[in-house]
Amino acid sequence: MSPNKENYLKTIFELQHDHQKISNKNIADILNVSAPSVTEMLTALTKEGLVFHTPYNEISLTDAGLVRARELVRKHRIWEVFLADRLHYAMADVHQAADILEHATDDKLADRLNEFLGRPKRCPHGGIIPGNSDIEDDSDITLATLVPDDSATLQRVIDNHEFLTYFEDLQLRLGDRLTVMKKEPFGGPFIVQTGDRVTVSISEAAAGFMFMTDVHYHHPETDGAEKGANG
Amino acid sequence: MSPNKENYLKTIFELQHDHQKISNKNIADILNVSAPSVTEMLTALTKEGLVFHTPYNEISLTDAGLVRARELVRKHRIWEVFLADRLHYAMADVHQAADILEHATDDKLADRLNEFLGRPKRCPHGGIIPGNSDIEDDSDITLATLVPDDSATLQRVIDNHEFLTYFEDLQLRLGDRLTVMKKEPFGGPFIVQTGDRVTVSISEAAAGFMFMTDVHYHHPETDGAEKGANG
DNA sequence: GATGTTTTTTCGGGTCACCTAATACACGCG
DNA sequence: CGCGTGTATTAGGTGACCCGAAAAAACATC
Repeated sequence: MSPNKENYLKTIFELQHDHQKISNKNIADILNVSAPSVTEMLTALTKEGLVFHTPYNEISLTDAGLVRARELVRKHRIWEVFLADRLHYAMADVHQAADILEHATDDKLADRLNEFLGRPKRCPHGGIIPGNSDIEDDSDITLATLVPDDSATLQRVIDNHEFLTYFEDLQLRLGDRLTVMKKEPFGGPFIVQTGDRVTVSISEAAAGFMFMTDVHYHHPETDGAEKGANG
Repeated sequence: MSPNKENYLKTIFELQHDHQKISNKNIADILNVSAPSVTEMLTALTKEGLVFHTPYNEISLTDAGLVRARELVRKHRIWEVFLADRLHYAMADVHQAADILEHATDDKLADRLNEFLGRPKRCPHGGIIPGNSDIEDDSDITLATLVPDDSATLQRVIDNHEFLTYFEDLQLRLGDRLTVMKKEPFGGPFIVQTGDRVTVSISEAAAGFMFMTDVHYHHPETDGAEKGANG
């Protein structure tokens, strides 16, 4: 399997995982290739039984394609741990390097590296490492969906260079317990407070890239003081 | 620069380094490609100013090509140290993995990895790591050139899977002080003794792959039993 | 120095992954 | 419902890297 084809599989996998529309255009944009290139490759991958593609309609991974994509994500995230923990890469920089290394990694190397790192359960962005964790999937509740007085734990952020550069300035850590203090109107920022009472302002766009777990929703009927929440 | 072209440069570099004939055929054999492919690539590399090639005649690296090749060898050997020291790869197996990783390694990654490993001076086969060592070049005196009563230190071995598999069985270590006890006739094996008096039999072919330093030549005319030296 | 062998190059052709331009289709909107 | 806008596919073509067959040059050997 060529690095090229692997990237198509991984892209489809990640679009699926992030609940985004799996379209020719999305794939083309992410991989920086033209739409015809995508069509052509999808045809090839369909012929190999890795992708299911009906013209003008569905694009999805077959079971075999899913297995391959998961292996790639595993290798990618193991490398990310190495780069961040051992080589002290900035969180925003690990993705790019791992994207190249993952294709130069056979199963033996991935396993040895995994052992060397102590079988980490999550990558530096909080995503699970397939094979190392008993849980199957990441949370898909973003900070952007919370309202004032809700609290939740920051588990994972999107692996995107521009966002991560901004995120590093926020001085938040994965695992921080966050409470939403206020939400400014008209797409204004979220004001959140961390466990140690630090107040941080987060843009709505950024909040949509931050995935939360252990969400504790505020229930207005049990408490008259403040408003609004849901399940 | 594509991984492919890099491999041509590295191959020419290594042939030169090992004092072997730099011919179309040798390159083709090492890279497992056909002779026409080599000619074609040499033409392309010549156009890029990395290689000097005159038809039916000379093949050599330009200064620019030499710089590129040395960088590649540096990355290759840094990875070899990581694989052997940290991931416990067998000596015979590091080469193949490093051959792929080196092309997925930019300068930043190479530098960080180098720091992480403590700026090692030599790779697991004893070759110097360009940039980390003040000495420029490896010894090019092989065990095969020695005669009985000569002694020398095993510094480096050829990075070849088949040889290394054999070499690992010999139980020798880089840095061992070896004394040639006997050389069987008709290309027969060398009988050598290590510092701790272990006797080992080494085929002539294998001896040609073992590079020695601090050679202490036996001089029969100055002393009947055993003596002599050389720089 | 003619002759056979090996090495190198030229030639034509193949594959992979990409492109642009043009065509086909889907989908929302008046 | 038809029509424009955007999206997807087909058609045709490019560059990188590879091949086998055949011609050309170099080399060995007598």
